Amino acid sequence: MLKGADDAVLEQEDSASRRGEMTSWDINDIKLPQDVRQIDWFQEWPDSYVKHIYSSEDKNAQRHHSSWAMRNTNNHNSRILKKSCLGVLVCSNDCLTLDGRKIYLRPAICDKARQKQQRKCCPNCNGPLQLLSCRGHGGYPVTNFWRHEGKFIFFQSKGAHDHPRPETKLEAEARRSIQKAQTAFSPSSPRLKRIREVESLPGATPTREAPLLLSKPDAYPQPVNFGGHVSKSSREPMLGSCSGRTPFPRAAGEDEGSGELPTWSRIPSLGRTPIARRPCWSPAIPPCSAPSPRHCAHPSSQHVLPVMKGGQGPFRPNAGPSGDGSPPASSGSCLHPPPYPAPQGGPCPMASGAHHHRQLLAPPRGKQGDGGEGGRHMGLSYCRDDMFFNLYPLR
DNA sequence: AGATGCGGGGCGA
DNA sequence: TCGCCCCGCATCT
Repeated sequence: MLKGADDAVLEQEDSASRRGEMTSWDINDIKLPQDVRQIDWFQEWPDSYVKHIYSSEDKNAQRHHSSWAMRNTNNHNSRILKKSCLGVLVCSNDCLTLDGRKIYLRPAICDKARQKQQRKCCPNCNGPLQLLSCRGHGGYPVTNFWRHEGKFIFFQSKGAHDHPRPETKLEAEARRSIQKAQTAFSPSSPRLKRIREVESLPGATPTREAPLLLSKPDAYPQPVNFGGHVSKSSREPMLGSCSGRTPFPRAAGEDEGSGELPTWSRIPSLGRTPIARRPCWSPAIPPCSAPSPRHCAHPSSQHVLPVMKGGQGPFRPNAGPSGDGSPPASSGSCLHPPPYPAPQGGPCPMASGAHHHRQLLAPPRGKQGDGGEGGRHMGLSYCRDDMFFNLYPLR
């Protein structure tokens, strides 16, 4: 009969009404839609004024995850969790790695950890790091709201990020673990001293530097000019006492007075600038021990990202620059081969921003990854061990 | 150690 | 009053 066609029409209308249903609510509404029939896949990079309804089973939604560095903000409403964006940590030298990447580090969420982090130096050029504050919501940081209602988790984002994307949480964690490994082999480390002694012997070769986990600005769609220069005027005060060496002269201050500023640095200064209220950290900062810029990461051998689940990860490919994606038609049970050659020495995908759009679920910690999200995965430790031995080959 | 969540409280519009 | 922020604390990984 015509039932099929009718159904199709009805389905379309239904879908349209669902769309309306999906966007007609506000996170502050007393009552949120309860007859939601279509839930969204978790969005890793929510941007602009978007709303999503996730399943309460969604682990990432449960944890209020975001690949933006979002910190908890007290809105004095225990029913609605509010988070605001911390921006991105950039190199004040605007340096580029050998493979043309910019430094977009993920600000630590913890205040103290962030202070510590800002006292450190650019892992690429040893220059000072600067926090690019997010001011994408009327001069204030972009805010994300989470609200659990019954079987759903409602998400709403307010504001459009006016800065590049930082590393993902996983990349930042991986980088930290690498830095820890480096610390273990720091100049003061007895083991490294011994290695150095051996290296100082005729014929010895220097050890390799640890990899950098950097974002590649053009690896995924960025807001206009996000891959461009960083406006000093939009930055936090420079922190730390880094050498500020600029192994890449082009990047060292060329942006001053040159041409167009990136859109995210052209935010008109408001009467009230949140940045001004933030503290200035002590200038008395110990010299850093960042690696030499001459040993930048190599894209094919040293960018390492912990492997997450295969094609079943809850982070779906983003459809556009805003990070919005459409719910897929199926759960995608197949494992997609990586779109890049496997890195040397192991199955770990690289941490390059080039693969942000394929970001998958974090490795299960504790109970995470059980149940509906179950699937094969390789533990972070596997990758870390693997890369550790790649970085520090035992001789 | 760091991420995360909660709550108290200050400040400015 | 509202929105934003800082801070301390507790819990978890």
